[in-house]
Amino acid sequence: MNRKRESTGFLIKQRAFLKLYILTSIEKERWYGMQLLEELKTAFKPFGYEPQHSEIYRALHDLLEDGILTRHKIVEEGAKYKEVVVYSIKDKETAKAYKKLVKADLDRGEQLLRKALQDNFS
Amino acid sequence: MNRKRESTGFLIKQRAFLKLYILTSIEKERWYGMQLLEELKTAFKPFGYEPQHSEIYRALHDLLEDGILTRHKIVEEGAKYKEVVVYSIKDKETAKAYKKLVKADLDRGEQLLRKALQDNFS
DNA sequence: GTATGAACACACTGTTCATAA
DNA sequence: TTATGAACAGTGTGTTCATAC
Repeated sequence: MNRKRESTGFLIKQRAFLKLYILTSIEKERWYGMQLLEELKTAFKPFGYEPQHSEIYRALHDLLEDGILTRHKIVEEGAKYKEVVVYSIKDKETAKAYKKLVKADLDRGEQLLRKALQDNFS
Repeated sequence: MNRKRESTGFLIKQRAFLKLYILTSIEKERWYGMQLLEELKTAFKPFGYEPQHSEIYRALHDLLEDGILTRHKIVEEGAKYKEVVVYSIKDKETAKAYKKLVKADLDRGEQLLRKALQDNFS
C-alpha cells in the first residue's frame, strides 16, 4: 500500500494519529465525520489538543484512498433532517496492517520522549 | 519572551526538542554546531531519527534570538585548521524557564502517546 | 444552524546551494 | 575537506470559503 510515508523519523504525524483513532472507532460501529470530531475533541481536550474538522476529513479521505474504508451516504429523518457520510471497514487485513505500522511509530515516539525527559531532566 | 509558540497543541515540534538538548549540552561545556549534530545523530539513530544540520543551526539561531545563548568564534590551530562558532549560556534564568516549558510539552506528549497506545491496542 | 468538502495560506523542516577557511 | 549559513522546495496542518441540506 504505502506510497505515502506515515513516519517521518521524528514523531508521528497528526494525520496518522487520527487515522488510527478513526479506525478503532469504526471497527466498533459506524461513524460520520462530525461525530468523530466531537468524540476526539473531548477525548484530547484534557491533554491540550483539539483536532480540527478539516484534519478529520483529510484523515477519512486518506483511509478511503488507502482502500481501508468505504463510505456511503445516510439520510436520517427526524426532528432535524440531516444527511451524513458514514464509513465502514472495507479491508480488515489492510486496516490491521496499518494499525500495526502506526503502533510501531507510537512506541518509537514514546521512547524518544521518555529518553528526552531522562536525558534533560534528571 | 515567547512570541513564537513552542507548543502547537499536538506533539512537540522538532525545533523545541532540539533546543532542549542543545541547552543541556551547553550547560555542561562549550559546543559548536557540527559537534552537536554528530552527538545528536548518534544519540537518536537507534530510535530511527537523524536530525539534519540545518535544523540544528536553526535551533541555535533561535536560542540566540531568545536571548538564551551567546556565540563567539573560535579559531583552533592544529593539524587541521578550523574556525568554529561556539555557544555558551547567556541567561541562565531564561534557559531554565525555557526548559521548564519544554518539559511540560514532553510530559503532555508522552501522556498523549501512552493514551493512544492504551485506547487503540488493548 | 449542521455536515462535508475544497481552497488558501502559513509554518515546519528537508534538500540544495553558497561561502569561508 | 569541514563548518556555517542561507535559499529554495515540499509537506503538513490551521483558517477560511463554498455548498448542501
